[in-house]
Amino acid sequence: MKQGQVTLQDVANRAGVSIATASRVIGDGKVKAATREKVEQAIRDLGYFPNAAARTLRGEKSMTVGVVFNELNGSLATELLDSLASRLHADGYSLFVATAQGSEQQYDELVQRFAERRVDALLCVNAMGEGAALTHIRALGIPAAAVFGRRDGYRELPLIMPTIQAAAFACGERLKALGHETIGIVYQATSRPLTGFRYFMKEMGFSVNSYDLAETGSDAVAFINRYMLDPNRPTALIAHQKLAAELFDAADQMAIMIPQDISLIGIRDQTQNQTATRRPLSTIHLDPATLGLESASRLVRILKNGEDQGMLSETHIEMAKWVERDTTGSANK
Amino acid sequence: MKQGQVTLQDVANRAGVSIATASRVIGDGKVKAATREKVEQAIRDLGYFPNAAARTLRGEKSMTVGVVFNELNGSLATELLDSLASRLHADGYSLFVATAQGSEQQYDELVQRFAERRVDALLCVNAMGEGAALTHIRALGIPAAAVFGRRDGYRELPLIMPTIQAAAFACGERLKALGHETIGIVYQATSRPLTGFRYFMKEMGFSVNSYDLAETGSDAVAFINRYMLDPNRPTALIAHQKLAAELFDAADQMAIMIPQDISLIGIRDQTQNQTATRRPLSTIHLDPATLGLESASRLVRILKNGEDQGMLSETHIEMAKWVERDTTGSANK
DNA sequence: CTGAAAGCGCTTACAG
DNA sequence: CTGAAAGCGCTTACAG
Repeated sequence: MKQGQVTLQDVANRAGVSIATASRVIGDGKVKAATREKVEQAIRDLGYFPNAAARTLRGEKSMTVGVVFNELNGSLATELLDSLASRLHADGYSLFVATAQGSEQQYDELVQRFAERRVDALLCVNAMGEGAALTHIRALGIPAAAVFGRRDGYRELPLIMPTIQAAAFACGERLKALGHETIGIVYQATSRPLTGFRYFMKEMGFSVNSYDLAETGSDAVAFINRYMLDPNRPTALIAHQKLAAELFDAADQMAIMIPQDISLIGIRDQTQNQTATRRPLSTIHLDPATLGLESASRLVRILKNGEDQGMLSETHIEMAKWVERDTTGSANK
Repeated sequence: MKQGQVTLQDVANRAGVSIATASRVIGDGKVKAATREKVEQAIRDLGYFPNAAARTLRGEKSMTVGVVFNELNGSLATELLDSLASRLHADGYSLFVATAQGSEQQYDELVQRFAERRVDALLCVNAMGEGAALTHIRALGIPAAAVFGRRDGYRELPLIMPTIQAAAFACGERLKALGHETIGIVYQATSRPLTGFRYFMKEMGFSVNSYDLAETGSDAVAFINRYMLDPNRPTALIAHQKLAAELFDAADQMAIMIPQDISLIGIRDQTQNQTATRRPLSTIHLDPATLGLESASRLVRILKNGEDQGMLSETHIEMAKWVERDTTGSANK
């Protein structure tokens, strides 16, 4: 049936050596130069290439890392994936990628599948579900971590979390220099309420107002209207990218000038080439590539050098940059 | 060393049956109900789960599909990947994903790697490089295809190509109804020159002008300037998303009204949640999800039902929709 | 319906 | 430096 398969046995036969010797040539290789030559010739003649399944079965590493996503589209997941893939490729690993598409049941299933495939390591992005298969992962001693977030049965996984501390600090310093004292955080219940950012800003001595648009059922225009009536309104507003763009447009329509009247800062949380505003937004620029590279590096260190899995413990990785552009200016009090 | 591993042998022992019987329980399963019960109990007790490598080695399918990308970021690749992954997952396949990041050498290497892993099928997105490993793919009888494009050594692969014929036709019909007779295609040498679109438009009886901005070294503003001076200028302009947005802005700055003065159409070729214009662009909306679903379905049919690999021959798959929004209107002659 | 046995392709002690 | 042999975990004819 599998006629196409050239095996190491075939190579050994043609080279007139034992299969053990042939194996050594393609492996670590304590072989006499002349022998090596013969074997390599045979490999070329026959077009031999190894069978990964056989190696894995022998108890070698599968040279495989599994990544389970919750959602792949629109989010920053792609950038994570890209950096993860290239970093791991550089060390000889291949990447299993799966997306649960928001379904907990699928998420669990995919983790199970990766356990069956004996991945050498497992990364669970925004993990959620029962996590029953984690028992298998643990039994196999497979290093595993959650990335971005984890819920339910996956809570026991160490979490690799992005932090924006440094960027928030840089942003705060700049706002201070511009005379801002009060900051408004605008969000919709669906998006994350930027608790990290709020915390850092408070630490820096700003007074911080929070506005949940979903709660009051208002859109950007309604919000800006109401906001402008408040004599004690913050002089700077911060929101996720998309909402920030809407706020910009709303202000524009009402002839409110940015940054003269309001300073506006976006948080880049979606893959997008350019912001949807006419003037480029000052931005806290989330860059998951850092996260991917760093996570991958840790995995590789554990996998290759047998370093302690403690490397994968609860971590925060800085992954944002403060990018000042055209929408921040002196506080208008 | 591999203490964590519970094998089928362990299960068989505990259930008091032979390993063959245990195998039948987790497989096709001609087993007496009582026996099955015992084995299943043992599986639960021991927390057994199968080892994919062993199955693959036995000559089973690896239940694995490889996808090699040239670039993952910013392009529509993610959407392709997402639909591919979910469709294949539904049929029990796992997905190997790799990105060559524009390097031909890496591309070749990745294909080789997937051959070693005995993927059941291979998809090469924008394939390029020597393609030496294709010999192995062929020797193994692995169905393979290029997607979007292929170059160099990969030219022999069947190509699954997106087409925008239906969308272009719908767009053309609408433009005709609005009284347009001449259309301008604007592009920069770096982007693809929209030859397909041009062809369809000519077929429909439009006269078509092409403008290569890179060639004349002009930006959007310069182009609009020059274009407005032409008495025989096209009444409608079409360009890739990003350039279309620039044209919109340029017109806006010069107080040229869209769509009153010019009709403008974008081609959505980048993942983006919203177009970067103040009024939503009428758009030829490229949707790679269709392509992913369709490609995956074909693969599955070949893989599961043993259908002829001819299914994977040179194909065009419609993957665009005409979405009329605010930037197309009556021809201003 | 069940079991004993062969074998998938490889690597690695163990001898020589 | 090289070879014979065991064994990784599984499935599938082949007998019973």
